[in-house]
Amino acid sequence: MAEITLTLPDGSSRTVADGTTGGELAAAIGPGLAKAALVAEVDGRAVDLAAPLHDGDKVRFLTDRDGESLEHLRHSTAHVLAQAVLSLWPGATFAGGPPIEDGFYYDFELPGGATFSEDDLGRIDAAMRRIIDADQPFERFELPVDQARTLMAEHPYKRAFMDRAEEGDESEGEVGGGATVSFYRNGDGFVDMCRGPHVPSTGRLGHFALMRVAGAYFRGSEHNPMLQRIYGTAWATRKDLAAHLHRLEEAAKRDHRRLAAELDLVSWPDVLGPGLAVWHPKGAIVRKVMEDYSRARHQHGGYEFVFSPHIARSTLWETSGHLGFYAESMYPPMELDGATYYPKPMNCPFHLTVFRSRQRSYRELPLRLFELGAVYRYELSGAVHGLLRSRGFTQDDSHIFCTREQVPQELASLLAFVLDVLGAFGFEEFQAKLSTKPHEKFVGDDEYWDLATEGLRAALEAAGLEYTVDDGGGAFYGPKIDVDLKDAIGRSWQLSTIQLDFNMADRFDLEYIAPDGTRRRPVMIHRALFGSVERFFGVLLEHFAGAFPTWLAPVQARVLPVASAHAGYAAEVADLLVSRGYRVDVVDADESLGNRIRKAKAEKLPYVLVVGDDDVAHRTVGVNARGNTVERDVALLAFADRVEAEVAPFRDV
RNA sequence: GCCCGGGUAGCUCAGUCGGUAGAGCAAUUCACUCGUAAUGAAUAGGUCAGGAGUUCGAUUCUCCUCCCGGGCUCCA
Repeated sequence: MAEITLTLPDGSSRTVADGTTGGELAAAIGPGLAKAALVAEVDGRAVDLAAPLHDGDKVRFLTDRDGESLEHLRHSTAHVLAQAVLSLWPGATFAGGPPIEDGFYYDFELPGGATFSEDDLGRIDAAMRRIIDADQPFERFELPVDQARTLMAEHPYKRAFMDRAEEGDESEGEVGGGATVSFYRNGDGFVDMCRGPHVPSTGRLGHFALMRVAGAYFRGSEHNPMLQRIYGTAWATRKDLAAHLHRLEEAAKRDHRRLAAELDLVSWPDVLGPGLAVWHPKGAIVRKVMEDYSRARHQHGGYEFVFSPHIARSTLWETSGHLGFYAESMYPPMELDGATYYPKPMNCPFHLTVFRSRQRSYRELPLRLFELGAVYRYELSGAVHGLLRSRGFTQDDSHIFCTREQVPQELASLLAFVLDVLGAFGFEEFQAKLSTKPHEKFVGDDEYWDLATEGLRAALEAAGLEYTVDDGGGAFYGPKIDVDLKDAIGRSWQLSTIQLDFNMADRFDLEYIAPDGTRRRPVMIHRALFGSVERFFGVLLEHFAGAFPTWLAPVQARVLPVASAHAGYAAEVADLLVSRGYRVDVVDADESLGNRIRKAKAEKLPYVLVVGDDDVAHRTVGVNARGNTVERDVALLAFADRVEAEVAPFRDV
């Protein structure tokens, strides 16, 4: 057998037998070059460690801290999970088991429609660790499709993956297209159909934890059978695993539902029903400040305010199309005086009726209507999630009516406006997505779609915003830009959206009189900035972990007299600050100073003002700011100016 | 809606192998009047989510319903 020379990343070269696998090489190199090497890369492409290497291959070993290598480690751990489950549940079959962010999952179907319970995770975990301790090598082999089908005779979901691959769709990742199908075998004959690659052997694994059991529809469609999914997390080292688990604990502390209770902001009384919240005074004042700021910005930005009722006759929803398409998400109707009324799931139709209330001229366009409109949607019970997904919520809803020619300019200024306001709330990192014309089922001509899509794209680029393109992901009535933000545990939530609508103006027969006297159809743009005030508040709460910036904080400063003798001066300090428009309270010396400070810190107040003898004598305050910097003898008026500087930009827009 | 898990004091939780319950914090009262993250004592607070069943007896076992959490689906 010919010998080949491989160039290693440190510049050295190594001579090995032709056909040596990456895994053998990794083992041979040992602890020196790549102590924890888990996967090799040849010519910039990840290769299977079981695949043979050939002369001239430039091999780079990725360390186990590399994301890509972690992916293989997680995928291999998923295999071990499947191996364990199939050995513990004879007759079980399996579907897909990919690596995901932070870990992996695998989908199973148990005999007789049995389900996993969380108690099963312990013995699955134990079985997995036995496989890992045995350090079984992963061996790759390939079979022609017909033999592959025979091998997977007992596993219909695997065969379904093959069907999809044979049709040329490789999106499911389990198996590549082509004449052969690849498999991995390890240990006691466990075989999984898999594209690979894997770590060399199971002994490389072990820093994992099974997290939870969930139902999951095959291929994500509710028309398919529901499989039993097990989620796990897997890392290269014990330390990384511990750090991840610690991050999860920390994230749980930022959960907006937990903070809402701890900070006395919002609650969800059972008597109201799922997905319905009440706002307590401290939550409500934050919301009011948010809404006031939003209104001020909108007024400044050329919007006109409108109001609309919470219910409307069915005729409106028939005209808008909601009853036809979305009736199951609407709250059920009320029959009254021979008419049928529905609670509104959207504000759009009302704004259309405002436009249509009289004849409109091109001189009025763009006409920007704005409303903080409460809507009700009957979300699936399993989807309700605190303030982030509720059944009653308030959209900061805007509908802009303009001419075709005005679309590009209007979109650019809209997006700039959206990003500027998001920035004011401290959001700088978000994910933007441009969704284009659906491949099937859409309304409007191509010229319209191109104009609108390019308008959106130009707006994104003018804003210097990175974005992804969801090809065909637009609504049937027009393309859109969505802006998503992540919550404390990394789940994305859609906040802002800008949508072109080629449909609604037709349905409501909107017209304006053009300069030449003809009647023209205006273009309609839907735009929500917060998305929903409730959701935005929830994401904001998690973003700041409850420590709102001064302009938003429910209590901006608390005055603590050192002893009751200082209560008079404390009240004076508070009165002065309140008279200047700040939210300030006083807590008397019924408890020790230390305890009152501790409580104020737990409430995450921006400022705690301690006043004692010295302060009474010199009209000063002791300032304990968030972060625990303590300054003594600050002149009262100087402190007031400091607050003013923080708050003014959000009041005087 | 579907799969898994949960619901004990305002909050965080313990407990009862079936004999109607406890802690810490919070609340209330009293005392303490204190210079930067827990002063002390006392008091009050629970249909053990709701309903049905089994039982002499159910918070505990069984079933149903409601609600909450994590996923899946959905999100106009």
